[in-house]
Amino acid sequence: MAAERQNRPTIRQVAAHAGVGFKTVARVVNGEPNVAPATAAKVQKALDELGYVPDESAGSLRRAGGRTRTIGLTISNVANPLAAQIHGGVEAVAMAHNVATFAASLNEDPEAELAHTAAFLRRRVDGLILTAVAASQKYLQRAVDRGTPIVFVDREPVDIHTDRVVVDNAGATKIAIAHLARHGHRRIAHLGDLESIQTARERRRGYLETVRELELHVDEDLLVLDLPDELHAYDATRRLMHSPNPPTAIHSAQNLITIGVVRALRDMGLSRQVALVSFDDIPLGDLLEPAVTVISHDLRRIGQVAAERLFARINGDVSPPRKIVVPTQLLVRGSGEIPAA
Amino acid sequence: MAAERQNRPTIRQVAAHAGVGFKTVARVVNGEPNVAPATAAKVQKALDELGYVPDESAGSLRRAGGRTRTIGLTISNVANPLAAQIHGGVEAVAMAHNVATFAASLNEDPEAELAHTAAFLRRRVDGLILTAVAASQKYLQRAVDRGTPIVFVDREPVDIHTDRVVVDNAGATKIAIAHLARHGHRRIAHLGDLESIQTARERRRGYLETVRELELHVDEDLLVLDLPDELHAYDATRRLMHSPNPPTAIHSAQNLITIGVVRALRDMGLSRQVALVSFDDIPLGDLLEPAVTVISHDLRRIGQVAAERLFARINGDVSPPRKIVVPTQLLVRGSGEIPAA
DNA sequence: TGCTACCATGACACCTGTGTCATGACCGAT
DNA sequence: ATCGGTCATGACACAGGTGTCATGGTAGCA
Repeated sequence: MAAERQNRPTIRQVAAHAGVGFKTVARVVNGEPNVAPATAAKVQKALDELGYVPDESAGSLRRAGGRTRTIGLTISNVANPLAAQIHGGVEAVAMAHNVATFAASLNEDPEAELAHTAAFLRRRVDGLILTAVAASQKYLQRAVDRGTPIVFVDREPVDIHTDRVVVDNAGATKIAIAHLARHGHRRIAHLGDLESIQTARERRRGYLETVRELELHVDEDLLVLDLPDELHAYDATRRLMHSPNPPTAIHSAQNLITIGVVRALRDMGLSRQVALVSFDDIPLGDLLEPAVTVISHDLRRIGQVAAERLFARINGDVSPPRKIVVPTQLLVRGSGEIPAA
Repeated sequence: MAAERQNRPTIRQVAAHAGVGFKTVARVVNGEPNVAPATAAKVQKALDELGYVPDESAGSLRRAGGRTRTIGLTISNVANPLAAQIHGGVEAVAMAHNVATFAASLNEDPEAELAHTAAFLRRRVDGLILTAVAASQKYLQRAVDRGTPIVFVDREPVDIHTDRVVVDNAGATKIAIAHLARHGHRRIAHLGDLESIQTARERRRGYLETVRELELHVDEDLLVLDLPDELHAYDATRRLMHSPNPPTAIHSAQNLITIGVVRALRDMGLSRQVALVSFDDIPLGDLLEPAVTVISHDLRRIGQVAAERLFARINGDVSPPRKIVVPTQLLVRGSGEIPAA
């Protein structure tokens, strides 16, 4: 007795079952006016009996404006805690608008960016929230011209002028370095993320400008860039501290780098000697010993604000593209207040 | 000079531009055979000039099997690091199959489960990967009968018989408790998650059975259930340790609960006196002092396995529903090896 | 040269809804 | 009784693709 794969009923089958025209069924399903109560009841009964489930995509084919009630989201990685917070913020707003969210991870791969945005566009999403990974986002201009709004999050896009929600990376780095300098540090190292990432370049710029402004020790060895992951950060830290003229403080410019630095300092027994300020908060950063002083930013809020901007555009806002800067915060916890030897 | 919102060209417009029938364009777009090279070149030129982007949903309307190349995923919360790992695993497999993923958070809300699955079904997803939150999943039987495969992750569903990917919660808890007993503990507390969650009940069962089997101290006060979040776990731990007869070891049965326990023990200066084993790994758990001994499970793998199962079903696998148990691992790090006073 | 097979191509029905419009019933007003 | 207006309903084109089939041209082969 193989479970017969009963097919999903169409609106016409429901209509036949209820003995009405299919347009009347559509009226009941969508709550449109001008249906006699008796007819509505009859239709409702047929609806329940057959278990009708309308087909959204077939509907949006003809619907005015062609809204699909979906949006696309690309972030560095859905499993990355920081990126996941952006996702959470976007999702909350999308859910409130009764819109479903496609999520995709990029893993810093420019080709993934192209592939995923193309896939979203083929699905006729109502809008996109993107993290720019490729060298240029010019290829999205056509989509924008055709009416698909785009909001960029976390990083500034290149060759395209749309809304974006970012933090002041250079400015916040300046605060971090100044904080270390205030505790007497003159030799401050900067461990940076991949230079292909716009925010990494901004943070580097903030570091270099502050070093110059405050007349701190300038030393090429103190500037370590292009660290792709935690492990490289770990190794770099060990090398740095073993060098003839090691820094007395470290600015680690991304969450995974910070974790590598923390592990290295710990393994070398230097956690309480070398000051550390992290750009990006890290999980349980306040429970480590010493607790890690960080530049924190509300990523959930970035997601929320971006989504709100996107829905404003979807609903017809044609004001000039806006750059929204979400504030950062220096969380003083201990590691950043270790004085210079 | 308002930027004229140029509309997306349809396949017929491309055909007219190339001077061929629209079916020929479809052939080129989909790489179907039987197109003369010269014609193909002509069509390709029109495609490029107009920037044609096919409409996936319109296509799947008529396509054999009606595949939409989308799947739906519900997890506790996209911003929860553990759930996000499941998401990552699912996404990787889906991407390999060239399928887009709708992700939605439930936040333990049964109504959200109903709402999101209904929305996914209206969008005609090819399959669902769900975390059961509602008291019964019977309402999904119809969808399964109609050919939408469903794989449950993390928790066993109720009133429905489908594939599921889980861990042996009771068994792993048994290992955790036995581990503590081996270090001399007889008064072991169990701090559990919401009782509405199936895995929480299983973990509680594992605790109680092991306490009985090993003839450990039985005390109602040692069993703290229904903790909804970190804060309640924190308070519960403080109360527990202030009670006249406090435990010498704690089993915290979920990641957020563990964090609350760690904070409480730390604030009370008991981190090095009271043994602790956590169900679920926590971020940086190995960097805390003492490092936290945990029952760890590979959540990314759960997501991967579930997605592979789902795609097997989508591709016609009609074997009986399977229950796949992903192994757990006791990671010995320090906190679980503190001996009984 | 005549016939068949296959290739290239287009015509057209179809998928499942939405949007528009025509139709007939009924109602109060004249 | 006649008329304009509103309401309930259904007929039907249409959205943008896919699937099927018919048609004409041509290459292979006797």
